[in-house]
Amino acid sequence: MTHDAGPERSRRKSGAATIYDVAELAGVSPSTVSRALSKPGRISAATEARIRAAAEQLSFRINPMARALHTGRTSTLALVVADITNPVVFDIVRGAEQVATAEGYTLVIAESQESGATEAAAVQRLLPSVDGIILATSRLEDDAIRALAQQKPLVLINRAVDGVAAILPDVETGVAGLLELLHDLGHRSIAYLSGPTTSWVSARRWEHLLEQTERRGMGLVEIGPNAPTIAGGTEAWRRVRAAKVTAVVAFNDLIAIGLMQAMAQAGVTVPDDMSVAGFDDIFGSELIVPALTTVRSQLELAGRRASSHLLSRLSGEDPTEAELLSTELVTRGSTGPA
Amino acid sequence: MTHDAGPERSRRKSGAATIYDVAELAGVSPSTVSRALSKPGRISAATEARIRAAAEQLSFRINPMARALHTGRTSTLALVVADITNPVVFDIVRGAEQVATAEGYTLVIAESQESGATEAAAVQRLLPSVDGIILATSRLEDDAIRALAQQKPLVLINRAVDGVAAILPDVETGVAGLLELLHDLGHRSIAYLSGPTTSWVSARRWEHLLEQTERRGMGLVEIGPNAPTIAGGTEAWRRVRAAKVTAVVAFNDLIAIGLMQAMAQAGVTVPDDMSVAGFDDIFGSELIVPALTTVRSQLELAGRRASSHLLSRLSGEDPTEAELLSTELVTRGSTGPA
DNA sequence: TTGTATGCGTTATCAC
DNA sequence: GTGATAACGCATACAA
Repeated sequence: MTHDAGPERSRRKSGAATIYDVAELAGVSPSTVSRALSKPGRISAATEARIRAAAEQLSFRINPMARALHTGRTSTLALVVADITNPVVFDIVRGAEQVATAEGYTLVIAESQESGATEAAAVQRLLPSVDGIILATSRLEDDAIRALAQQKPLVLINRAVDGVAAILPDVETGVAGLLELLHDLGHRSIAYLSGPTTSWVSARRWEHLLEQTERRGMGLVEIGPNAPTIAGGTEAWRRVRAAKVTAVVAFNDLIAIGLMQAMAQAGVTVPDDMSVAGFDDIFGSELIVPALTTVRSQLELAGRRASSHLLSRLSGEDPTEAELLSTELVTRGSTGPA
Repeated sequence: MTHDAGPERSRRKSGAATIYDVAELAGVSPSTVSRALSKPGRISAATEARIRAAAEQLSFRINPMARALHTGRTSTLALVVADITNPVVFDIVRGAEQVATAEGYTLVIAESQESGATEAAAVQRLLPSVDGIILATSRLEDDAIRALAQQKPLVLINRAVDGVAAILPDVETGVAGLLELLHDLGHRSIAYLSGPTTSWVSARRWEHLLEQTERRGMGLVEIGPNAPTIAGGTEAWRRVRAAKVTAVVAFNDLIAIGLMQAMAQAGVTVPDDMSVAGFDDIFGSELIVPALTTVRSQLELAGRRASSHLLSRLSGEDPTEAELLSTELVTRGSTGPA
């Protein structure tokens, strides 16, 4: 009778198997199944084996939502980026995704399209369903970020906010190396093509540029803000030409490439007529002619570290709040004697 | 008393507000709150307003896990790609993300690293927590894909499997245009640098290449398989040189670029000594010198269509199973007279 | 070691 | 139109 009447709680519809199904097949209670699957070892080896076999047979997959509802943990990390098609973020995404996946976490991704409002909306939408948040090149205000950081573990990439964990590039040494190069090449008058006003990194680069040029007795002008895109660089050309400088440092490689395209169009030769350098060393920077001198950041590593940071906090550790990633000057053909 | 004793079920800990909190504040029952928030209109305007005000005041956010547990719908889409850093997938990701977000869905992303096993694992992990799946350039076997498609709404990008929905590039016209160009330039002997053996698109391109060259009386050899990367192209150079052809068509732009780098290294001039063409028109293809002739695919559109397809199926519609996206020949400097 | 009972926050079914 | 109540699948406190 009892084994013929069928399961009291068999799976109806086409739904997936639950721990109840597994429990029945293994001849144990659901809670035992739960234990066997979540904390192995705290159960007799024999029954655990039976349960695993049953789970396998029913191709049981734990329901993440049900688990999350109870535990409050979703095993999901959110990554919010300004612009998915910006080569800079590819590597960040990859690094973050790899570490997350390796640790059994899922990465959800959202794009703010360089807009603080869009970013805020995305974060609000994701907030309830993730365990932690990575904000890459955030366009949010400091206060907004601090408020978020109080609700969930949060880590910034390329942005520093007091009291909030961050993975940052070592801007200073990168800028120093670049300026030493330009100085040695005889450049005494430089233009900086800045990024968006909301870009923390752009502001830092500017500050260090200012400091270094001062120390070396070089002239420096800021031209911007510019959209951090190829178009942004192209559009800046007229102002660059008017500035009468011998070298241009762009906020990023995209802007540098756009500028070089406009210069080529105008018959200006790089680096003979003017030197150009960028930041990031994106895919494409060594493809362009002349190849672009740039300060390479460790983007994939930044993504990895961001995920790692969150994961260690989620497991109760207390990782260092700020992490500085070294940068490296990559000298190529776009810089030459003044 | 009753309004002083405090809520029977106030939110403990730091947890977010629930519909119970809102219900209490608005003086209604939880089920009324649920109705007011999920299906507006089916409730008296006055109480709905009160509820909305209360929800606002408590900054109530619905708990997606709790909802999902009951409804079985997660409002999440999964996108699995072979290689996140491949420029081809950037646009796919962006398109898919934008449509998903616009419709209130979240996009989770996973990388298979060109491995069928990794891809299978990723899909299995994501399966229980998403409403639909996008497989971009899948490395899975046909049967595995069909099996998945039976469990959840699934759509393929750049891959065709009988009975499974797919967004595909119109390979034929792209290849035809490219071969017409090469033929007109006098090329009669062509090499195809194929992609991975598991690439459906590579196989299709080869087939159409074969058909078209036959029709035009041109010679064609296949060199491959090659990794769909710059390194893959570079490594293929020796075999290309040995093949004594006047033009090379690469499976994708990455391979074409790698090949051109190796050729430059070897002192071979493009297009004078040999013409080169690719597929995809990725970022970087117009940066390289000479700029790459290529067949452009509408990648972002493919991503958009994939999300749209899934969303319409999820809302009960029955969209067309296969969608063909037109391709466009972009003629640049890497192709010239034989 | 294993089973029982309960709750996580929401939606849906059924009354009123 | 609105309010009880059960149920979604899992994890845990407690009991055995």
